[in-house]
Amino acid sequence: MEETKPSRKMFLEIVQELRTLIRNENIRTGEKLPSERVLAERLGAGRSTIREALRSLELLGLIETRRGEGTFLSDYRQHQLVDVLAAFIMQEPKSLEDVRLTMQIHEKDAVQRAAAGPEIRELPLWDSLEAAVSSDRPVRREDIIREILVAAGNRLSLKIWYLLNAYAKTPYEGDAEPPERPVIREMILAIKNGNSAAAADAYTRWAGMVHG
Amino acid sequence: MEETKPSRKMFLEIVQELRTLIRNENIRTGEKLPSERVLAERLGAGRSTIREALRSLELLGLIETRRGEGTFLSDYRQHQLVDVLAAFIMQEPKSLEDVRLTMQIHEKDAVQRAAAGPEIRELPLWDSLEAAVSSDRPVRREDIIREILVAAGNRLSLKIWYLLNAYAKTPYEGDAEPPERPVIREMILAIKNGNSAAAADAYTRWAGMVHG
DNA sequence: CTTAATTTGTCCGTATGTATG
DNA sequence: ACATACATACGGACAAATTAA
Repeated sequence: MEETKPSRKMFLEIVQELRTLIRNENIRTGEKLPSERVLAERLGAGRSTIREALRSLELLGLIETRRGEGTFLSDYRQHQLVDVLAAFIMQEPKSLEDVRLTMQIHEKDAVQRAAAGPEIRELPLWDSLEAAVSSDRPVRREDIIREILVAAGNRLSLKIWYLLNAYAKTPYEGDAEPPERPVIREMILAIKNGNSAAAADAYTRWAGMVHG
Repeated sequence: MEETKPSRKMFLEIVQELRTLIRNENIRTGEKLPSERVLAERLGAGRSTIREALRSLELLGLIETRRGEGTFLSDYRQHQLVDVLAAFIMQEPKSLEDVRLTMQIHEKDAVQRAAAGPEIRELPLWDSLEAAVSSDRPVRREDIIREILVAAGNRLSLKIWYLLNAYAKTPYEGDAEPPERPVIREMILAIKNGNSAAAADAYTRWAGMVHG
């Protein structure tokens, strides 16, 4: 009989142990993980099993492996999973609708939160955003929203939004069209004035313009 | 020279080829895929490489493997990817405050959404919830919130909330104390009346009572 | 009930391409 | 140029679980 795991699949255990290892060793994004052979010895598993776990995380875009160099903790924004998941899942309209709605939940909250606090709504960011949408230069919708989420300061919410955006990758592609610009400008002004309700209202109308 | 692409990683090619194989063979959810050895021969790769691709898809929840039986195409509608991704998101210097705030984002949206749609706010659920908080019996805060999230109908949002709630531990543990009950009742009544703003306001006050 | 065949689970050995010093 | 370290990929071997004869 073995010493520990009567429970699960080995490679899932490895995935879990890799997570705790990354946390304990305090490995940051871009830094290197131990080699496969070292991991095999430390975690008490064969190289094949280690590789299966590593490949799974690679497909998710959580790590990046470079031949001859090693395995590196990747930036979660690397949406390699999108192509794969899109092929398998994207036919499901219900799921996509949930993703879209959930993105809007976080976006709307960020808009409201930005207007609520003086330390956020007095940032110079809003002046530059207003200037951008008031100009004739093309402005990407995604950039505007991301800036607002960053300014709002909830990093967890920002990360969730990143993942959902990579997953859906249609809602806010492209530039803000001329008809949208007055609404966006209204939203920014409401934030600067600290009118949270008006900002949320303008955001809702904008979101309604982008996707029916 | 090879027939296709010597450039990309083999196991990613296998993932791609598995997708076309599933489509061509018209394999439905729950049905069985060819065995690993058969796949290795048909796709011209070693069994280890086939397994790496299969495990990746398994971690994504796209397939399910049962020892001694085989590999089966699973129901991909479950957002299992959120579990894995969330586990890795959380590894960072996570401020518990962000977790708490992000939970409230989803909760508040569910409350507003419930009040917005007639098909939701007319559910018998609200009557039973109102009766529960009006009685003297203990009512768990967590149960109330979960019911509202379920009623709101965004399954992805619910899933994210589950994860955050499990991670934050103790945000809404325990029963709704007597001082909270009038506010909760006010929130429920606002939902039933379709007053989205009042419902959101009552929720905010309730959340402020629970954690300072 | 026993036996055999099939399939996944796991590990090992080997060869090769690639990057670093 | 050479040696080292690492990922890449293949194939073999055996264990464990399931199914069917």
